[in-house]
Amino acid sequence: MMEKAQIAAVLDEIALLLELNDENPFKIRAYSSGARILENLTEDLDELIRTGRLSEIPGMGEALVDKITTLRQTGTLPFHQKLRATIPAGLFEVMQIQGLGPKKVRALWKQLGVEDLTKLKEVCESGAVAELKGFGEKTQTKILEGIKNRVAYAKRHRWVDAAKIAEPILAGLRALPQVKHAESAGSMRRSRETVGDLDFIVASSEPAPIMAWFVAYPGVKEVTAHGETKSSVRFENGLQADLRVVPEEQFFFALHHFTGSKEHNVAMRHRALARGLSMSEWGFKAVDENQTAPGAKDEAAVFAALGLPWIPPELREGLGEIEASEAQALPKLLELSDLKGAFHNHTTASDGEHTLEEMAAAADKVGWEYLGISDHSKSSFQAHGLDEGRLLQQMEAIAKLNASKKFKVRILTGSEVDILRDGTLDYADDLLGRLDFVVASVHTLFNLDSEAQTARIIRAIESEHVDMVGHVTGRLLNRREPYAVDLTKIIDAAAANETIIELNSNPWRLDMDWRWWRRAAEKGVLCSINPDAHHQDHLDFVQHGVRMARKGWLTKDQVFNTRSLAEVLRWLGRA
DNA sequence: GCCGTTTTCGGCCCGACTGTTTTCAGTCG
Repeated sequence: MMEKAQIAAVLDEIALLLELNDENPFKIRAYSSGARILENLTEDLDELIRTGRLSEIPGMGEALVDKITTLRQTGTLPFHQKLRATIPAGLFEVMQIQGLGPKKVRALWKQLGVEDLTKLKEVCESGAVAELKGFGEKTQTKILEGIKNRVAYAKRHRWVDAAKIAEPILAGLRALPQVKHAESAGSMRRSRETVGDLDFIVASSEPAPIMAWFVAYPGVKEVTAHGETKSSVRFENGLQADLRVVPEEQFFFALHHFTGSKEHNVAMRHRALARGLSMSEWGFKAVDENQTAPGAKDEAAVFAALGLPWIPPELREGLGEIEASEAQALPKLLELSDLKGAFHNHTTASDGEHTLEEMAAAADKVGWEYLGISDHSKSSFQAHGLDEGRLLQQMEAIAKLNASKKFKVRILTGSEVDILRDGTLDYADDLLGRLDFVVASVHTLFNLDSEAQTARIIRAIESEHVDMVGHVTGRLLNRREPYAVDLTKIIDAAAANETIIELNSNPWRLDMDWRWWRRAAEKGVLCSINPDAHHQDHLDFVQHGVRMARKGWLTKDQVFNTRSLAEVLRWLGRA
């Protein structure tokens, strides 16, 4: 028995092995695309296999369904094992080096006996690589650089970290006199939780000075490409940035193209061809040379030419957005201005950096109607969790503060109560019942197996006093994997018990992952965009939660904290 | 390997840049 993510990893590995064997590129693509489909699948895999519906998914043919079924049921695949035996395992790492693809790696392997990074370094240093046909001095030097920096180069960066670098560059580009339009594209524009590299698209008839400005930008550590219309640079932290300058009339095609995703673009091109148009970053070209092809004066026109309403970048992941657009069924996505308050915030009573009053002042500044305070419970002693006495004191302090009318915002009493090992809660029911709201979270025993972890969280969800479940998988981007938990079952339990699932907006967490929200919302589960603030400034984190909710196709109605104070109190049973 | 109101075979998205070449292959997105 193998999990979806592991099966996807095997398919990706098969694709890589096939590449090294110089196989048909389209066969390779079929395996990679199969891996992407699996990763984005939120339905129950066993169910899909049992009912035969797996093969109905476009891109899932007979061979893939067979192999996925075998992997799911036996945990291993003879085809994969056989393929693996033909290729040294060390070549996987060699393939990761910038500038090395299957052809070059194969040449290094067959002609110089390179089977891992150690040997690769050796043959580069000896000068043997430069002697190979198709290689030279520069390639050899670049490979050595690539080996040295491979960890930094391969890393994906949190969206916030990438945005910090991207924003001043974008502002700088827009300030150049030659620049007509400038936008950031790629996964940054699609609001992915992590960003691989930055893509800037600029409209101008005079690219040379823009290119010169870009490659000389402060903080650029290395210029990896410097052409007439395309340049690439790398920053100290390993983040790469690409700049493309195009004529104004092609700008919105280029912007669309480099926003991606790859899967979205493939589907768009497919659709274009069905309408007699070939589509690229340069625009449309009529397949029939006697026909003229439409241009685009904005991005909406690119979609309109294919009979589609504009699709927000966050949705362009090839997960049905084109079909929804065609059916005029795109969601009206949540916006930051829809939020009327927020739950799950900490104060100095536990591990927050600001007092109750300071947090209230910060909420007034944002203009919220309510702010839910939920400090840690007593088991989280590392975070100064509150015992029953201190919690009662805090409730009193909040009542006084609300009565004083010192702040416009209404403070709600709450707790981020620990879910204990067996799924019971860290406070007794009568105390929980006196709070305005309760967030239940796991802070211990991350290594339980999926069954135990899931059962533990579901027991908390079933408690009549728990209003929401906090950071449901515990992941920290680039730092800690999510704990093993069956989100399908969690979502079903949340739906059955009318428990809200939090979208924790701390930029390290962004948990629950955006890929699950459509399913959750379809089942009727409400989302709460929670800042999990430990500092006044952290109330701003909700912007990241909103970005993720948009990626999850959520509308205003599906998000709890878009409701007014009166509605929220009624839902919580406090009015 | 996938797919088909043009096809069950023969297509499958397209272009820039680099480094190695003397006209283009490989890589990347």
